[in-house]
Amino acid sequence: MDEKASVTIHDIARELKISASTVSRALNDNPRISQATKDKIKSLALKMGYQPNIIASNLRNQKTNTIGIVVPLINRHFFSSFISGVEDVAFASGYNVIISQSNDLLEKEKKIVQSLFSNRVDGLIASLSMQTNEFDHFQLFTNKNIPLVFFDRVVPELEAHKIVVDDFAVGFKATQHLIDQGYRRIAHLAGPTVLNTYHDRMEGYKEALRKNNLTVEDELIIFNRLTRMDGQEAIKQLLALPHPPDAVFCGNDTSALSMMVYMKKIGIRIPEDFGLIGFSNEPFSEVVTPSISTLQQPAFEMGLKAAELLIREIETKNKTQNYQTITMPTELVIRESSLRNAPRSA
Amino acid sequence: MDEKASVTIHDIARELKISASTVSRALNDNPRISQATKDKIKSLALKMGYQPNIIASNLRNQKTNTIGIVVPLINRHFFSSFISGVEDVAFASGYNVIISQSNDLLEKEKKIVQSLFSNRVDGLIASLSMQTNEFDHFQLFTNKNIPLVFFDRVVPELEAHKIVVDDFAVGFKATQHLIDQGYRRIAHLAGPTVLNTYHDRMEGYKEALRKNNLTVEDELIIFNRLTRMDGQEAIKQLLALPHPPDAVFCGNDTSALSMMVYMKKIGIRIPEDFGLIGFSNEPFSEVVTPSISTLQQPAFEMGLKAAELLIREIETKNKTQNYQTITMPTELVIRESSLRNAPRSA
DNA sequence: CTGAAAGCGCTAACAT
DNA sequence: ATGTTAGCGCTTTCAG
Repeated sequence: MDEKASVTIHDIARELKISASTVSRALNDNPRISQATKDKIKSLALKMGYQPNIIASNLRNQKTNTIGIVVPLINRHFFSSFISGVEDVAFASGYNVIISQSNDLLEKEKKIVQSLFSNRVDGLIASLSMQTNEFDHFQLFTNKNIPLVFFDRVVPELEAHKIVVDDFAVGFKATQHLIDQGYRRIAHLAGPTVLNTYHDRMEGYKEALRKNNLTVEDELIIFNRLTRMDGQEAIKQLLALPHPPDAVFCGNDTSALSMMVYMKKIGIRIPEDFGLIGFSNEPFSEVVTPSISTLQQPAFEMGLKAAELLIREIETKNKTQNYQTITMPTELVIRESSLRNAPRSA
Repeated sequence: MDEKASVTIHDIARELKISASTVSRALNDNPRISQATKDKIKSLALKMGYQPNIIASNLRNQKTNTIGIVVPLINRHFFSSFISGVEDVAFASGYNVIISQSNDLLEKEKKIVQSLFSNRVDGLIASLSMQTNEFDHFQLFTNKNIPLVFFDRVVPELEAHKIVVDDFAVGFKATQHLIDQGYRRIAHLAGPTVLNTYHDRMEGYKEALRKNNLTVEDELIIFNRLTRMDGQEAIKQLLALPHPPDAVFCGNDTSALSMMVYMKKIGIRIPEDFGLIGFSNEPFSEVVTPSISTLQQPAFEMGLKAAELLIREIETKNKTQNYQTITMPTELVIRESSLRNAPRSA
């Protein structure tokens, strides 16, 4: 039942009474090897069940053909779609992908980045954890000029490529929509504003209020981590206000959902009494009742772009030094939870 | 702006005028090195920004401290929870995890397994794609006695460890529940029955009917891939029958949801006119209206178990040769979509 | 077109 | 307690 060590190019070489370098070249389709010997070698390799040892190859080549991804949670539709986009491009270009999740924990993010570096990934694609407020761990990559692309949750001070959406415009658009629907006292549930995404969405929200001569009130802006629990706490807090809001723009769909569940329970009608809009178009937002209006980001396409950009960087190392920021379009998905009037002209 | 090659143990050794092996030993806390030199070496390593080259270490040690996971889709709550379970155990035991998704495609699954093998993972945890009807690609692992654990979607003919739930019992339980609720003509939407999960669920369904003196009718059992689209097609087909069913037990929540959406649209009331039960407790099933009854599998715990089993195998290589099958408990989650009567005594 | 030899960075006998 | 040496499996000059 036991087995001997793996078959290596040396085993093949010995069998064929040729040198290991010839075997290596043949298997890599080096043009300097005659078709005849290539055929001979390849068929023997097959017969002997040869499997290249990528580790050895990687060590020798100083290249792993692997790209690392760090996301907060693979469990979110936005992130898993993004990952699928990355994988498509990566596999088509001959790269493997190592996926890791930080669980929104800074310490875990650090360990992961460390580990991906030690494993010598050729490039890294990352979206920051909610806790991330320092960035030294990424210097491992920047110091050694290993390509690095951030997406979604990025910070301005990072000198790297970035794939984002225009969160300011999105925040504005969402808020304007609520205003158009006749809501007048609009609250906002924001995530940690160290992260540009949450910061910009909030600023867009404020700007929309101002443009419409509505006042921005601190008590209507709540900051937390946007979990289900956080959403419920936030809506309780808002409704307990002397002068409660009549709508909320939530930083994600999860918190919007939990607000909705709570309000249904206590008899607040959506959208008649209260307007609600989420963010990121999680699959559930379409199927709950009432369905939740939200903002759709092109997650898959962002993944494609991120991978393309990263791989181009990897393969033209040290050519460019100017960091690109690619802003992708978003779409306002209007559903029942915010639709009190007939839809306005687009 | 440019940088030189990485600092290696040789650089440290040269600086300190000692040998590379001493450096290596010190960094690995080998007891044969004096504390004084250890301190000296470690602090210099830190100062020089030394980062171990795991690739070289892996090559030398013939061990990567990495375990591979293949799942159909990381995007499903069941799988992502499972993965989190694996990660918890793996990280605690000093292993990295490489996650890959087959997208339910046999060809992609083969490539992934191949690639994980070439990357010399120390062990593999896998759940089969819906298309998987041959298993030769896993022989790479079995032939070389590399530990292998299957979970959820497994097949009997594979000689390997398995983490499963008792799908037969679960199918029975779900069907019995519908019968208890007074439904009498119960259909079943099944996935590919090459996979034990779907096969066993279906057999459990049949057995429950028989035990209750209900006849098993072929026209009430539909096979497909359980996508949203598949669910809709299936319910149309069932409702078009001369003698349509009054309830369905669906192989997953996704198809149950799409059935529900369709039936709501055409005015069939759930659960009054029609009973529905899904499988796997996706988060949305709780929040849709009516909420969907379903079966809950202990995904996270299954991940823990799988990782524990795999790592034990890795670390006691060739000790055991008898394959374990661990069956985990499931829970019937009764919600609105199947609850026509008052709940029976548990 | 093919071979010999060196080396990627690390570890582990086997020295001393 | 530390050094010497060899080698993990592969690729790639350099030679012919």
